Amino acid sequence: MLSKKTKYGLKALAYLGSQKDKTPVQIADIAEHENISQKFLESILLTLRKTGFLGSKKGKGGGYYLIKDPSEIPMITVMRVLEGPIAMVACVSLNFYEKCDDCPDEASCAVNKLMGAVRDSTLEVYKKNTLADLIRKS
Amino acid sequence: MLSKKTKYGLKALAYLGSQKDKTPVQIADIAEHENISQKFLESILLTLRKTGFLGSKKGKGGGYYLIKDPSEIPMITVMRVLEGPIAMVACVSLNFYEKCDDCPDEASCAVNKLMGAVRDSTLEVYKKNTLADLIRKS
DNA sequence: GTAAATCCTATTCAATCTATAGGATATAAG
DNA sequence: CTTATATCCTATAGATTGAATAGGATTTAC
Repeated sequence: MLSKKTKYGLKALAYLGSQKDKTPVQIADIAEHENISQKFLESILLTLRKTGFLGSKKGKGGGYYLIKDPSEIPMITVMRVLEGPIAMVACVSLNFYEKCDDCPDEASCAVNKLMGAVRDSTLEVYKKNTLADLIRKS
Repeated sequence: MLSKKTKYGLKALAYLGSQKDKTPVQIADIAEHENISQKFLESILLTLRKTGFLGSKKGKGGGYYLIKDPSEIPMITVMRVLEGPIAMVACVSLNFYEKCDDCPDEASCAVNKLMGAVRDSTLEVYKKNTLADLIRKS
């Protein structure tokens, strides 16, 4: 299941990317437009800023804005920050690898093989889609 | 994340599919061989039997066995029974569809579009792989 | 009839996700 | 300089779900 954190984060990014200009948009504005709890969204935008996707401005007229052009934001980078591992099991994760403590040999593990294939196909989708593609399509 | 239920279920199916003949294999045997809690595995095998993947025999010399040939068990059918929806959000699920209560219009939703693409690519992997493929590859 | 195995439901335990609280900090504007 | 506005930040409460266990009922082989 996709976490609400990721879901809301994606919606916020898409909303920011669809703005005419790059003037800051307030949390309250995004929250209202996308039907998200403002406080929850606040923490999500915070991580998106800390990870280099968003810039922010404090005080009156402040808010958040995209740092890069949407076409230069591959979804794979966003997903890894918001959702974490792409793989469904840690033993096939590229960035969050962990050995299964119950599995003696990955090479002969049916789960490992199947989930490796799923990871690859999912990875491909996230790599070829940018934020611009999501905005364009919607 | 893949649930342990699914993980264990897949391992059990692969183990059963790799048996020489179709004589029943006991829960305790599978649990020991795959390092799974026996009681937990018990409930998993139960659902696999109720959903038509396994047959069982009670009493001495009893146990579980595959009903079909592994090559006739597409992973998509197994995954839907064990893990549930393939899609990461209900609003793009083919078999477990549910409308998002926060989203006014699916057609213009960035999350919907992206997750639809992920669902399609994942679906393809599950459809083209059978249990026999997993056993063969491992 | 006894031992061996599956069958079945309920319940507890733990982890994680979701959301909120409450104040600290910075900035624009008069 | 003061005030209103908005982000910044950490901690924590609340809700949901997943994992595992408990304990007995039922069926079958010998």
